[in-house]
Amino acid sequence: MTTHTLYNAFKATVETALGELVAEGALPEGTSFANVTLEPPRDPSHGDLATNAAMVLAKPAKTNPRALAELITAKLIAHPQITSADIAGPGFINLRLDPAAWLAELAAIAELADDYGRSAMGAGTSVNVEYVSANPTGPMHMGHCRGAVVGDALAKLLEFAGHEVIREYYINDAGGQVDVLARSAHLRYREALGEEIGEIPEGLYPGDYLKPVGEALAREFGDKHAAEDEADWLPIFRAEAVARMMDLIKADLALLGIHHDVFASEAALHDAGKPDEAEAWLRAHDLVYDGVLEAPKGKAPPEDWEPVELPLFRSTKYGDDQDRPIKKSNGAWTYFGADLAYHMQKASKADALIDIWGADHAGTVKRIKAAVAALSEGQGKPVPFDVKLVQMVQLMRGGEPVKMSKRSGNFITIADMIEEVGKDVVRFTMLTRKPDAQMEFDFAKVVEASKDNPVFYVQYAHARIQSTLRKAAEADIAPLSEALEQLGQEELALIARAAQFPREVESAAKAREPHRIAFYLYDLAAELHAFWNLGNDSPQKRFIVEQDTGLSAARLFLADAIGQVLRNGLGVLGVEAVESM
RNA sequence: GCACCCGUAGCUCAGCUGGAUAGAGCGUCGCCCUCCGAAGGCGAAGGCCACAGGUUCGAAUCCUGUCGGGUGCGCCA
Repeated sequence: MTTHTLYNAFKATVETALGELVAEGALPEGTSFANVTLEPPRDPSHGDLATNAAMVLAKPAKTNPRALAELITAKLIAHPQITSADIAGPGFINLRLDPAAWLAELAAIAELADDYGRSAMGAGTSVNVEYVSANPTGPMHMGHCRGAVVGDALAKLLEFAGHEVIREYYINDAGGQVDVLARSAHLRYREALGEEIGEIPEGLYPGDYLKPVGEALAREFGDKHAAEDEADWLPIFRAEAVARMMDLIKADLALLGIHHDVFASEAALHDAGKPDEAEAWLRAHDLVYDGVLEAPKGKAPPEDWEPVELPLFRSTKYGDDQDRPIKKSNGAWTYFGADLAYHMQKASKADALIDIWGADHAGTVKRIKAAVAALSEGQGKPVPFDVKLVQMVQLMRGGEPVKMSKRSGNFITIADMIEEVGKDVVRFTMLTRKPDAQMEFDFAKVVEASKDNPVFYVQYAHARIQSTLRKAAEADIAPLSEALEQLGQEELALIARAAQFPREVESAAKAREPHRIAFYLYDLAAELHAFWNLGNDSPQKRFIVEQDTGLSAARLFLADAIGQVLRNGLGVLGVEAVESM
């Protein structure tokens, strides 16, 4: 499959013209066209497409931009679908296209349907996207939500752009917090057996979600483990509790429409001896050594600081502030030590890695990037690795912050939120801000049915189209591509916006920024609403025009195509396109 | 003390990885239906893109510094 985009087609035309200039000696042999762009100009009065070719290449051509532009336009104007090529400003070349080019794009949307916008850009490369990876100690809460949605939309986007995508979840089932979980579950287990447990002690998880776990364990084991020593029941309760927490989390994720391909267990990684392998390799390459860390320099320097010799990874060699321990003084692996081995594994199975993390982990980005760089480069297969940080979400209700109590274990869960506002609203809203900026999520605003609410605005555009198509079907008018040349300037503007979709997909995928698709859809919806409103003043501009089934059929064909693009875009975001509001 | 992120209209935010006169929603002001397409649309006002330098044909975007806001900073996870 080749990537279809009108922009790529005309970009190729420009490059062909430039190639001819190279052959003729106007440009030096081997000139790179990498910085040449072809874009819709910001101001539509400048034309349909604009290229910076003359400005970028003037220097290698040893001439001035406008003179080079003359040469390029002379070539471009020969193209049958380019009606004018004007030189403007510092050397931009503005192109106007024959309406037939836009109408052909419209037909392409109809023909490609669900595949319109799909790209071959990523063909042949696999990307591992690790997201959510919430600790298996309770249900998902708001802190996880944004990363989950952004990661999932990114996975969908990369797939749409042609990559093979592996969706991965790293289960932190080996650390101390899992012991806490197991003890908390054991307490609830005794409670379920009829024991009076009183208040949950400090240091254990107080949440009610552990009650059903205790009950289930009571049914499974009877009182077998009630009076045992902790050492005997702890391993059993760890495994049982983690498994049940993962069921909870998977159920929450399913509510968001999220399904991972791989659930990687940290405990399994240890059992397989992967951290030892990584350490051996790193020591052999002098990237791990035994050393002593300096005392931390925080505002409140710890009093119990004691210098200890630990195995340290040379992350300073890759720009980190400090070398980082991979093992604790008691010989156990640090989180980082295991994580390093984990990323090494992932890197061996994909061409690129992306992690989605909460911004509170920003401080550990350098060390893990250092580790991946060291391991993958050292082993002869450098793997591009991105860590995308997702900022906190402040929950609001009618302008007031929503209060949450950690002590009682009562917090807003993802399940609560979805029940209140719906999956689509949650997903879309989380994508209407670039991820590295903090955002507010106001329960009152996101369900508002007005243009102040982008979710509604985009859904409404699609619903309008669908209702029009239903109405046309009742009147026995079908969308047809036969008389598209009747479409005028306003319709062509709408098509031009729709035609940007494949471009938008490619640039968003390249930048790993799914939110761009959300903003694009908003723009497309605005264009649709504007066109729709022309019909208020003059019935001749409506999609269905009385007494003119030919024009109606053509306009309906357009409407259908716009609806298709909205659906495809919403699909990338994992948001449903509704039929009516 | 150090590191990372951020600073764009009164408010909430975009800005296509360096392009032309910096955009949208809300709010303000003025218009468009006596519901057959107003859950919408059109227009106006509103900006030293925090500040100062630098890089080049060209900077909100890249580099350096300053100021201001947020986050994080032990062998935790």
